Amino acid sequence: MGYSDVNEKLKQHNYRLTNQREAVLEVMLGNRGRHLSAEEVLQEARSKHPLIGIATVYRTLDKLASMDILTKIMFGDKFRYEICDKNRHQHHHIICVSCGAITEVEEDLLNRLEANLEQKGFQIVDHDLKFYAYCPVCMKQKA
Amino acid sequence: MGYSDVNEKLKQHNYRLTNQREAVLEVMLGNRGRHLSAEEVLQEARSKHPLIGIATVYRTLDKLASMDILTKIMFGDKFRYEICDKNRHQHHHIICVSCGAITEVEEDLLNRLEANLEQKGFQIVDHDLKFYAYCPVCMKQKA
DNA sequence: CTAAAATTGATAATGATTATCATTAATGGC
DNA sequence: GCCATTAATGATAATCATTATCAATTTTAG
Repeated sequence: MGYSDVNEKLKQHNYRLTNQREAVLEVMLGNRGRHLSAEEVLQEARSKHPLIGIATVYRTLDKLASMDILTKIMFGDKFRYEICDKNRHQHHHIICVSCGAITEVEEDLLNRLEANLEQKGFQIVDHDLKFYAYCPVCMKQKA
Repeated sequence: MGYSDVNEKLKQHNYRLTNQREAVLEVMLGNRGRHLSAEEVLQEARSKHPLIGIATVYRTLDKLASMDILTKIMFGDKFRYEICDKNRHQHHHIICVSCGAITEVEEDLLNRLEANLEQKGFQIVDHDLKFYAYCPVCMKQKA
């Protein structure tokens, strides 16, 4: 999802691009591949727009997620957001149970399973796969 | 996980089986295959032990989960618990986006993927797979 | 039976998210 | 540009699930 794709989506939804929203969007675009919480977005957005409030951050993140510019995922106890990349394979997450680092898994073996479920009468809308593991770094420290 | 398996586990952890804990356990054993929230457990447990408090329910559920008698899973915005069935395949969940019904998927295609990740240096501890879908019942209503 | 330890329940605290609402900013028609 | 309407914002209160606290009660071991 590049800058131009984002702009197109914003127009499609005739979305008013205020300074606050732009600040949030820049934070997200500048953190491609990372998974940010609303609080983290707030902190960084304040460097561009010092008076932005947490409510606006939540509203903006949710709105961007509803137009498929961001992905909103629950990690443990809070939601985290990242730029949505439809070109890339659907990806899953490995959460290190020791240090909390989040790694992504590109492989997607779920298509076959989903086809199976659709034959049983479900219409799959989305899926969410998380692995809990010791990451390679923490594995070394254990040894 | 039958009654005797549970009792054995309780002994292994020399777990004091108070009336309150027994009430919670009975609720869970009587709802095999369902996914109950702490609040739901409280309501039903009160029919056996009217004065039990919500804090005790949380404590008991977490303790039972820590000794692998229950499974604790985040659904949407709250935790739900169910009797853990190690004999059965690890199973995943389909959450209907329309009516909220939870169906289970027995198939487990994840072993291969996990083996792959372990070769990359991860040590997988657990995983969590959820599908969001329209269930067969809601599909009919849509048509 | 008694002292130490564990359990309980009421309730306060926490923390993320959402709702409220008055104020401010942007838009469209003129 | 100038209003009137509508949308967006920020401060803050409300919500809700979960966790922590702590005094009172119960259980256990000796």
